[in-house]
Amino acid sequence: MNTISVLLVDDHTVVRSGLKALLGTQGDIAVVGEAASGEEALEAAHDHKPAVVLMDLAMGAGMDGIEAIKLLRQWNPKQAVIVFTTYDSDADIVRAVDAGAMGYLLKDAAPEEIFAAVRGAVQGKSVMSAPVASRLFQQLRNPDEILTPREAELLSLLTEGLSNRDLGKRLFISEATVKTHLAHIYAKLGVETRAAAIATAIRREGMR
Amino acid sequence: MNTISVLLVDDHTVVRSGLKALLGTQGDIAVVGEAASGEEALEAAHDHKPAVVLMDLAMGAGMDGIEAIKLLRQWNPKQAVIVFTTYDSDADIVRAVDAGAMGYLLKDAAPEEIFAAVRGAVQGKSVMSAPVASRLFQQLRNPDEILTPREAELLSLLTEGLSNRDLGKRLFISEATVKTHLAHIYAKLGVETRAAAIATAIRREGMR
DNA sequence: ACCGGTATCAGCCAAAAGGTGGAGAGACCA
DNA sequence: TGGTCTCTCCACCTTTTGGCTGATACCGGT
Repeated sequence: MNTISVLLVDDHTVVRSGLKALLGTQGDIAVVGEAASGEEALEAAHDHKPAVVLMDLAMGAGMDGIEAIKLLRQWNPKQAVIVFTTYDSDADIVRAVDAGAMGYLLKDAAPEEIFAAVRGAVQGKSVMSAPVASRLFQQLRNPDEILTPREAELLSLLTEGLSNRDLGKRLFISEATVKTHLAHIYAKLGVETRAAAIATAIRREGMR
Repeated sequence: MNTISVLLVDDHTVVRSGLKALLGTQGDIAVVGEAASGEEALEAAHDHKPAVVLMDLAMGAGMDGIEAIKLLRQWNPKQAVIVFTTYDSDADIVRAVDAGAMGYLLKDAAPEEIFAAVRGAVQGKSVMSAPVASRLFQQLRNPDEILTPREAELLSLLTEGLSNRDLGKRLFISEATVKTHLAHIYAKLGVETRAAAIATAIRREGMR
């Protein structure tokens, strides 16, 4: 059996070290590189040609994980990428899958889960943590609750505490349009006020 | 030189594994136990009598880290505890220090920082990551910005998206009083709208 | 006994937000 | 071509929020 080469991308030294230790116990998996940022990840992928990239989404400054995934797959469309992150926000999951992620693991995943995901990824199988999968299914079941791109954009700005007027200025639309979008967002999120919408957005959609 | 015994408490297997690997490279530090929850931590501390406990604050279900620190120090007032967490929310920092934490590290800390914190802790020195320290200083410099207990209570409910009327009902006070408290909260947080207050509360104060 | 901080309440007014209903333009797909 | 989705905009009205000023009451420390 061929050994599977893996590149670790995470800005936390501790996490990289932990993954390396865990993956090192498996004879068929070898960590061939580490990166602490999206930029480093691209470079390392180019140098080491890993079979699988294990990537965190939130990485301090600079390029975020999603962007890195897109660029990785642009440069090598067959590159297998597994997201390995702390959060299971709806928005992140969708964006990661869109960007071409093969799997989506949470950091509290059991080691066996991680091994399985890595092995599956090289065979084109996608593996995701249970909470992640259930969120995806929930979205498929309730397509009415999916925000349109424009609505998502507005919601994101909303979480910064802007007024309707400011939202309009920022998006180059009238206040009337802002109110229309907001009404739709409230309905989809199942809330009645902007306050609740912000709370829901930050907590559930992971818009921080 | 005596070796320093350390107990790791974190619900993420990967993080425990990473800490173990990093600490293992230091001759004077030995990991004597691991725990994935507050409950396990108390048991393990009782069994192994570690010199230092490295503890995450957010631990899925059950007892949280703060509670665990309090109990640990109740049972052994000299127990050195270092918080090792992802976030640097003001509220968490204050609560952890109150509970008796000797240090406060963020998960993106460099390995050397972690080693120094462990060694310092056994000598009664407290070590904290730079962002954490700066937040503490900021609070000391601006005591005017500290919320009163009542205000904090109200802010916490605010993040659930309640209206002024509902806040009044929930706290058994008039709407007028709610408005007074809110005005004070806005001033202290440096915001002008409830939307911004909620965003600030959830992001900065860690009220999730 | 006085003072500062906290918590409670009131009234007034302007601004912001929310609810309702309607409508036109462009994209995309069957 | 017709239907659906999305984005845009408008008017009218009610409710909510925020800014301001001022007031009473309790507690704790000096």
